[in-house]
Amino acid sequence: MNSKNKIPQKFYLSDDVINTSKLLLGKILVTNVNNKITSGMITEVEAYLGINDKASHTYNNKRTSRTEPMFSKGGIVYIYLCYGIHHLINIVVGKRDFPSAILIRSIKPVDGIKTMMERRNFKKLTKELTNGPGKLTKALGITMKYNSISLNSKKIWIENHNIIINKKDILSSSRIGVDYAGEDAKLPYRFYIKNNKWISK
DNA sequence: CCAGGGATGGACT
DNA sequence: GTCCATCCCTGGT
Repeated sequence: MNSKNKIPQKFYLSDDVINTSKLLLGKILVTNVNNKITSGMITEVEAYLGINDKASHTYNNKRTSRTEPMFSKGGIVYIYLCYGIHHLINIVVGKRDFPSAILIRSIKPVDGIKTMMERRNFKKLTKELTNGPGKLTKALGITMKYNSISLNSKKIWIENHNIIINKKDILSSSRIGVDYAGEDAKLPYRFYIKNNKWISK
């Protein structure tokens, strides 16, 4: 929990979204909600690429008030509501008007586990606490109020704890729940840590 | 104003 | 493993 480990803003400016996605594995996503610190190691992500990716909200350069955060310069978060219930968090990356983002799909709890369990009404710590995009946001206390917030803020940020994920321990697959995207649904843009138990389904 | 949709979760066998 | 309820927000009118 040392803010000196906070990832520098330039990390989020690369246009190589696939590479940035892989680099996020093993990093620590932290929130401070009403002075309660909770965090988890990122174990699973999905890349959503710009305007040519049919699975992306910004496909065909769709620019609305909802998708606007994705068009901003990298280094902020894009939160949206899914199925009317679940808040999903994306890390916006790339230059301004390069609308790409990385969905955080799973984390391994690190700090504030008790708080996370309270938010989820869990009595026993199991992987179900944070092994899904809607689950981890609830555990971390993330709501729509976090939309568009900078990762350089006091409310949410990402730390580097020098956990090295070897290239051979990064697996990929097609993305989850994007069947509507036709051919693009098959793209191998989901990345996760091999043999880690904190992975969705 | 309102119809439609959805980057899922959880309950159940 | 399978099934299906979910319900607020979005965006076009």
